[in-house]
Amino acid sequence: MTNKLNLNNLTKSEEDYLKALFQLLIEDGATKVGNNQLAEYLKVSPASTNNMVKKLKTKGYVVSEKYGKLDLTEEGKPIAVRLIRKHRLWETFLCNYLNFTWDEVHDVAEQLEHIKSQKLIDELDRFMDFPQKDPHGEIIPNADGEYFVLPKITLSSLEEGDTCQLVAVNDGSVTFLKYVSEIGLALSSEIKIVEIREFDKSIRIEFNNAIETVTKKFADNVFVKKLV
Amino acid sequence: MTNKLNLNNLTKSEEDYLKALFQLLIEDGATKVGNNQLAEYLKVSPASTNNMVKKLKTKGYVVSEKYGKLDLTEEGKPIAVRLIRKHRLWETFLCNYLNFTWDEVHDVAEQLEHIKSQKLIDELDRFMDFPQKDPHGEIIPNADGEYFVLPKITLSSLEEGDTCQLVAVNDGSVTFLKYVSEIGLALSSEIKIVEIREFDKSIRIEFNNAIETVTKKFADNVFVKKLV
DNA sequence: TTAATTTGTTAGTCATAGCTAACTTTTTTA
DNA sequence: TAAAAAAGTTAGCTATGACTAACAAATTAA
Ligand SMILES: [Mn+2]
Ligand SMILES: [Mn+2]
Ligand SMILES: [Mn+2]
Ligand SMILES: [Mn+2]
Repeated sequence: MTNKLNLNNLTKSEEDYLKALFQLLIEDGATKVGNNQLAEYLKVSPASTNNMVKKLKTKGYVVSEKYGKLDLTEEGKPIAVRLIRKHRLWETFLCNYLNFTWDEVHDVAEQLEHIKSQKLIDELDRFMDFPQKDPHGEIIPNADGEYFVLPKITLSSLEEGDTCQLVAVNDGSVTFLKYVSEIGLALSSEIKIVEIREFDKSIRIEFNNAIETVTKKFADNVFVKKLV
Repeated sequence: MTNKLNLNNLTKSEEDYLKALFQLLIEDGATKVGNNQLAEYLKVSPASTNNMVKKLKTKGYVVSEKYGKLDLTEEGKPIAVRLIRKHRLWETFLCNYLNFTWDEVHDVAEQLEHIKSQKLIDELDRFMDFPQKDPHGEIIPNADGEYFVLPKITLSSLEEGDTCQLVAVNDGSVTFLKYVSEIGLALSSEIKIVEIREFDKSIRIEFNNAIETVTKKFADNVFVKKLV
C-alpha cells in the first residue's frame, strides 16, 4: 500500500550514508547509532555527516531528535537493503564468473552497487541462478527485499576444545582476506580451538590437519557456526 | 616511452567530455570541432564546455587556441578509446547474457563505462570470448586500444536498385531502435532500394520478402555495406 | 554536583560542475 | 566592407558534498 514506486533518484553519497547507517543499526547489532559513529564508519567528518543526516531527514529516510540518536524510517530501510543486495550480487558475479578473488571484489562492488537499473540487477540474479550467499559468506537479500541477518558468532568467542565451521568473514580488509586464504582457511572449513593463551589471548586452531596460531584480532573477523 | 601508467583519476564528467570530443572528431568524421558543437552534443551550456575544456587542456588531454577548434592529444585519445571499449563491452554483455534488447543497453552502459577497474573489463572481455562487435554493429576496440572505424555508409546514400546489408545502427535513440526491430530489420539484414520518391526523399525498401517505406531521417541512421 | 570529556551542531570555506547573462572575437552575409 | 550572425569567453551565480574551527549540549568522572 505504502509501496510507492521508488524513483531511486538518490545520489551515490545519499545511498552510501543510508547503507552505512543500516549496517551499523542492523548488521553490527548496535542498539543506537550516533552522528559521530556514522562519521567514523564512513571516514568523513562529523560535520559532513550532520549535514547529510539533515538532508536525509527532510527526505524522510532518517529520523532523529536534535542531539539524539539516528534511525532509519520504513522508507529508508529498503533502500539500504537494495544496495546490500546489489553489492553482494556483484561480488558474487566477480568471483564466480570473472576470476576475481574474494579480497578483490569489495572495492569494485562499492562502485557497481550504485548503477541504477532494476533490470540489470534482477537479470544478474537470474543469470547466476539466484545465489544465496556472497563470496564472504553473507546472505544476499532477495528481490522482495527480505533481509536475513547471519548470526555473527566470532571465532574469538569460542572456548578451548570447541569445534566450529567457518561461515563468513569480514570483507572489509584486503590484507585480512589474503591472510585467511594464505593459511588455507575458506568458507566451510572446520576449525577446532586447541588452546587460548591467557597472556595475549592468541588462539591455537586446528584445521586441515594442521595447527596455526592466530591473534584475537584475527579471530574477531572470522564468523563461525559452533558444531556439537 | 611516453606511456606513463595511467592512474585513471579522471571524474565521470572529464571522461564524458573526452569521449564526446573523440566521437565528434573520429566517429562522426568532423574535420574540426568547436566548443559550442561539443556543448550541444553533451547537452550542456557552451560556458560549461568552455570551462571543462580549459581544465582538460591544463591536464594535457586537449589542445586548442583561444577562439580556435578543439583537438585531443595523444594522451587524450586512448582515454576516449578505453571508454568506448568499456561502453561496447558492457552493451554486449547486457544483450548476450542479461536479456536486454538493443534499445535498452545504451543508458546502462553509460553508467557502467565509468566503473574503474582494469581487471573488470579485461575479464568481462575474456568471459564473452573477445567479441568483435557490439549489439548495434559497432566495432569494439581491443585491449591494446586499437580503434577501427566502421565505414559509415548510410542507407540514405544509396540509389534505386542498389542492394546492401545492414551492418550497424545509430544507438542514440530508443524509439529509433525499437522501430528498426518492429519492422523486422536486424544486423545482417539484406535490403534492396526499390524506389526513392522525389517529393519527400522517402525510400521504399525490400527485405525479408516484404516492402516498407521509410523516411530519409530513418535511413540516415542505418549503416550498410553495399552489395555487388 | 561540579568539572572534564565526549558528542553533536553551526558557521564558513573549498572544489566540482552545472547554469544565465553579458561580452568579445570570428565568420558570414548583404 | 560594414553590419549581422554565430561562436567562443568571462563573470557571477547555484547545488552538492567535502573540510576545519568554534561552539553547545549531553554524558561521564572526579
Ligand atoms: Mn563487500
Ligand atoms: Mn557504496
Ligand atoms: Mn551505446
Ligand atoms: Mn558516460
